[in-house]
Amino acid sequence: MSKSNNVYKDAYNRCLRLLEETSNLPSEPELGATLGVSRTTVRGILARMAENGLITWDKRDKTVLRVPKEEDFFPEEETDSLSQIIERSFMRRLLAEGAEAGMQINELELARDIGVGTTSVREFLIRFSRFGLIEKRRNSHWVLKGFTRAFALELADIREMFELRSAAAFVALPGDSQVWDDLDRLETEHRALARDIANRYPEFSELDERFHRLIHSASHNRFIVDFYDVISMIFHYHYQWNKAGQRSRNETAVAEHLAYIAALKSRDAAKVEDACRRHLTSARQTLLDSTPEGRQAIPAKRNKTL
Amino acid sequence: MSKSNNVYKDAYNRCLRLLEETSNLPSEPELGATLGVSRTTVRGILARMAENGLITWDKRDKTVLRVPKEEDFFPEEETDSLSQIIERSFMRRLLAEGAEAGMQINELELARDIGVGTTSVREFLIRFSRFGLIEKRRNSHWVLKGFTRAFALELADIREMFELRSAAAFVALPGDSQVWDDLDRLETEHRALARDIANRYPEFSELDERFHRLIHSASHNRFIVDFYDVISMIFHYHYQWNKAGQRSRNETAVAEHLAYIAALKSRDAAKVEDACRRHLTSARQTLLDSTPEGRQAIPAKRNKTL
DNA sequence: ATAATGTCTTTTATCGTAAAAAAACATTTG
DNA sequence: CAAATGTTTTTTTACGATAAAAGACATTAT
Repeated sequence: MSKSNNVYKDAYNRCLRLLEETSNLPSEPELGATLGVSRTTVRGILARMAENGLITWDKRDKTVLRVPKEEDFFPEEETDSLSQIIERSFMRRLLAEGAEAGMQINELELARDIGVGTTSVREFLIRFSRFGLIEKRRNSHWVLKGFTRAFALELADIREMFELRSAAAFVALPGDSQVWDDLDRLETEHRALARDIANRYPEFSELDERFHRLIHSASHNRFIVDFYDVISMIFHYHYQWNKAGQRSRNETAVAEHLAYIAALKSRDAAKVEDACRRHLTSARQTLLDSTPEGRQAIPAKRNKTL
Repeated sequence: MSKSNNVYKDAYNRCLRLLEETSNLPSEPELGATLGVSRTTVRGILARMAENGLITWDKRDKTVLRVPKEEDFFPEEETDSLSQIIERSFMRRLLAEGAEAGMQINELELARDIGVGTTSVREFLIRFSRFGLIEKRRNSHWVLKGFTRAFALELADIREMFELRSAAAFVALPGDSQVWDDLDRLETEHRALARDIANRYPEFSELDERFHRLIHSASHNRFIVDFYDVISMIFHYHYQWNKAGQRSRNETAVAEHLAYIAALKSRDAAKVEDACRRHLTSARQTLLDSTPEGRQAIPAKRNKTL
């Protein structure tokens, strides 16, 4: 079972959706571009679609015969990449009770538990190590440093440093820059979400990420941009498994974002700094609340540094 | 040729040095602790030493018979770990002429050229990717982003942000903290080096790293501390393969460090910031000079931000 | 003659496996 | 009986092999 064909299956599912919208599929290279896969995979998809009576396929002609049914799709769990599977499984352990700092991580055991080869687990751990939650002992095991209060504070500090700098760079961008349009669009989305927050609050997470990534992109610094991956990862799993108070948290955050956006549009550096700091302070508290040691006030000093 | 025994060979060589100083080797666990290897490896070493007539070994008794000769040592190149070999080889290509941004990196080709398995190369590239010089295309090749002027500037910006913050945290540490002793010791070493700079300037590189790591440690932030790995990596290879003007560069840097140390000891935040900025500005210029597009003045704005 | 399709080659992703090294357990010694 | 040695088991490190996926080359159709 050398390698799963999840790329093919996932692309196949996404391609099924395209059938609902057209009566003729485009050329192989074009399809490949839209689906983000190679022509080899595209041809595999087309072959199966023809076989299952979804299309007729003869050279350039790819005519849609029928709309896909539920049973035409591959099951969702077969479309995940191996690294996603490992990541989810690992994060579940990490954020579960009993994941104490100092614990050892055993590659072989992890691999056996998840049912994958050790190589994939190793590669995942190496990639994951840049998040600062685990550490390698040379020629030996990994050590879990834990999702602790200290981690949350260190993360929040860097985030604040980076985002304040990015926000300052943002307002310095010329008026005809693309970012202002992007910001307008995000503002509209925020307002729409705010109007129906009671039902749509779970959508905030994704909007939040897009908003902050836009701001960070203004820094034009790869280390700042890349650092958002750490934040994103932590928040992603955090939101997924810790739903307590989620609605009110998101409601507050949307309001803070709108104030932040208004400040950015005013291009007043002082206002921006204030709005940014305000939002990041409450984000920091949210994160702290979710740590095992959490629910303590923020030491006043921390916010004043920089 | 599943796995090389470089850990054993390296530890063996280091253990030979111990023979020069004592007539009796300590217990197996103690030896393991000093050499940083497991008892399994220690016993392997002892067995070979006994076999080669360097010691007699009977249970607790490990008597030294003779001082090691040149030919007792394993050749140096056999003591390098695979990842070191790959790293060196990769960095040579990276910093050589013709390593243009946008180039593709081929795992298989790299592995064949270096003469190692693909897994090791993959793992190296994943680890290396956090330095921001390469990027992965999903299910496909890596892309070289290049050691460009942009890279150097982005690196220097973050370094400045982090070091200014660390230096500020440093002077806020209580007077009885260990760091002041460490700083005193570093100062002494700097003075000694300065006195004989003409001969000893190549030793600066290592001192430089220890000094900056001490300052960064005061931040108590793992992301700041870890970021120094990026700087360290770049400077390490940079110094190794770009010796032009090295002596004068190091001479300047030593002087800047001494001023910086004096500022830290004064505990005057303004003086510290000034000395720190001054040093980092010249370090930035050194780095810029070494990029292919280098040798241009620093844009004035850059230093004023933050 | 450009862009698509058809075919073949190369590279990546992943596993099983084996040696090196670490770690755990059992036994002896001071 | 605590710490060292002797022995066995487990884990890490690394390779070669193989299916999936990408990419390159050859051919055909508009």
